[in-house]
Order: sequence, then C-alpha cells, then structure tokens
Amino acid sequence: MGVEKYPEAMEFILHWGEMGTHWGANRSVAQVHALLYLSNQPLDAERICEALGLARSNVSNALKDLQGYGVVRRTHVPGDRRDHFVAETDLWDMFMAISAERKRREIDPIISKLAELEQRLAESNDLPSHIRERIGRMHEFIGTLTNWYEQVRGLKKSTLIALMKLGSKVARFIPSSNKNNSE
Amino acid sequence: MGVEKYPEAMEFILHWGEMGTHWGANRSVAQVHALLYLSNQPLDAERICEALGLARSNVSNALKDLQGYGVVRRTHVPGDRRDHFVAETDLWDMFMAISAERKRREIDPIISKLAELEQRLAESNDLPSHIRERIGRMHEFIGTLTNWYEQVRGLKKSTLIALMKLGSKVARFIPSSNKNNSE
DNA sequence: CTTAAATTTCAGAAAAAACAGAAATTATAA
DNA sequence: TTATAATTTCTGTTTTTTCTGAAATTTAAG
Repeated sequence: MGVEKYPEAMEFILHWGEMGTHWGANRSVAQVHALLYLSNQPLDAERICEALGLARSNVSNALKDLQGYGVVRRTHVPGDRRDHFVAETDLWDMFMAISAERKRREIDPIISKLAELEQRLAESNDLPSHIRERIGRMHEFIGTLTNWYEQVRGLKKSTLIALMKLGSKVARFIPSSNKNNSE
Repeated sequence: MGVEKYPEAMEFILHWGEMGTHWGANRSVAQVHALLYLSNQPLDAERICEALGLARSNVSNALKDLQGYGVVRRTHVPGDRRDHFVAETDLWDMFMAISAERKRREIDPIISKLAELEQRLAESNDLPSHIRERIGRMHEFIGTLTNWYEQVRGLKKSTLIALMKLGSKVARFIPSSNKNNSE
C-alpha cells in the first residue's frame, strides 16, 4: 500500500536524500521529505522509521526541521492517537517556503552584519578606501537582490508562472536592450 | 599594507567564512574568498596562510575550489616566481559564476535522475498513478525553473539589472494580472 | 488521577568533513 | 642538468555533524 514498496519510489527518495546533503539539509531530513512528498496518505513517525530504516528520534528531529521550513505539517487521523504528517505537494509553494526560510536564516544575518560593519567603517578614517568600497558594494548588491526577491515573491502564483514562461522575452520591456544577448 | 591589518576587514572575512559553511563551501574556502575579494592586490598562497592562520595545503585546496567556481583566478606578478591570486570583484559576475556552477553540480544530476526514473515509471504498469504523477511534476517543475534560469542568464548584465530594479512592476506586462497581490 | 502510549530531549557513538603537516611532485632558475 | 623554490597530493588527526538508544516528558484515554 505504501510508497516504500516501490523500488523506483525508493530510488527517488534515496537520491533526493543524497542531493539534500549538498543543499543544507542532512540525508535523513531530505529522505523523510521525499517519502512524504510521494505519499498519498498522512504517515506517522513510526511508519517513516520503518520505511527508511532510521531511528525514531532522528525522524522526530527531521520532522521538526521540515515543519520549520514550512514544507511538512502535522495532521490528525481520526481514531488514531498518533501524529501524522503530510508534505506540501504544490511545488511552487514548497519552493517559496524553502527559499523564504533560507533567506531568513542565511541572508538576513549577512545583511545585518554588513550594515553594522559599514556603519563602523564610516567612522574609522584610517582605512583604505577600497575596503570600505567593496564592503559597501557587497551590502548594496545583496540588498538589491533581496529587495527584488521580496517584491517578486509577493506576486500571484499565476503571474510568476506566466513570467517564468516568458523567459528571456521579458527583456523586451526594458527600453534600451532590444538586442538581448549575453555580455 | 594588506587587508589583514584592519579589524573590520577581518571581521567581514570571519563572518563570511561562517556563513559559507551554510552555503556549501567550507570555512577556509569562504575565508580565502573574502580575503581576496577585499584585497587590492594579488596575493600569493603563503600570504593567505599567514593572514588567515591556515595550513598551506588547506589554502591550496581552497584556491583550487574557488577557481573551479570561477570566482578566483591565478595571475602573474612580474619578478615573482610564486603564483598569485585575485578574486572577481564584479559581484554580478561572481553571482552568475557561482550559480552556474552550482546548477551544474547540484541541479543537473537531479534532472538526469528524474528523467531516467520517469522513463522507467512509464514502463512499469503496476505503480500507483500518484507516484508517477508526483515524480513527473517534480521533473517538470525543476525543468521549468532551470529553463527560465538559462534564458535569463543569457541576457545582458545591464538588462538584468534593469529588470531587477523593476521589481514587481514587471507584472504589469503580464496580461491577466493587473492587480498584483500575493496568492 | 492513573496509566499507557506517543513524542521529544539528551548523551554518547558513529560517520563525515575539514584541516594540518609531511612527502612527493612540478616548475623555475642557475 | 642540477638545485631549489613552489605547489600539490596524501595520510592521519581533529573537529563537526549526524544519528542512535535510552531516559524524560508530554499527551490523551480510561
């Protein structure tokens, strides 16, 4: 009945787990995520342990992680005392949730630090100008990028999809760049 | 004379190194990168060792890594036998180089695996349709995303910057979404 | 309230990654 | 060609992360 019976499904889960290690999640977290993503029905923790051969505590932490990223949620199965879990299956929502959370954890602290440093640099005057300048440029660059992200993220899903489908054709709307080639 | 003399510069380097660990690079790699980014002049490996307190071999590997990502290059200083290194200082180019290489290493293999699985799934007929469907949707989603990336990446830098500055205003060009709010 | 099931926390073991120092290789100059 | 400087590769150590099993806590049913 469950996903774990199908070799191709397990292959997907294993590969997903492997890739997860390159993406800031550990193997267990990514595997649990993949399993829930493929699963039709809510799964309880014990079931996940068996399917993946992981310790109960490990699965517990993985589920907490995934809930922290907003890609898995607890759900209640009537007549069953145990917690059950389901994954977000809309890939666009999943992508947005993960990117928002990663921004919060990994980009925002950088911005704060850069802002703080820039402040201090403005005061100390025995500092080579190129250092001040490069830290400033980094700050500005990341600011521009995240500002763009925050704006675009506010658009309707359908608009975003339409924009993506446009691809490089969006460049048509930029005045001075009708011949759009790299560099 | 060098960057390592300035406490604020070192603070940037240390913080950058720390953040690097969350982004797929190890601390040494990120620190070497930050040091070179702030440096005005090409630095030789020995100098980097001293500035950061790292072993020679560690620095050697970090430099190899950074060159692999295309954000650092070797350069020759006349009258000096040693290799010297400089970082890309255009942040846009740096960003593009890193994202292209990460896509190659971390996204492309997923796409291959998904394509292969989808092929096999099409053949086996005793498989719940929702599994086939979800793997298919994942494949399509990542495909759409990377297709968009490849197209946009081909645009002129100035066009890209102009597009970014437009922010959510790009949505104006999408027919059916004049009221552009989230969800 | 008591009991039992379910879950989380914690401490230590296992695995993986990062790093240092030495040895080996490569490249340059005399 | 030989000697030496520079760099890389390799091996073992240290550090960090992941994961397990047991203990503690929480939750809910009776």
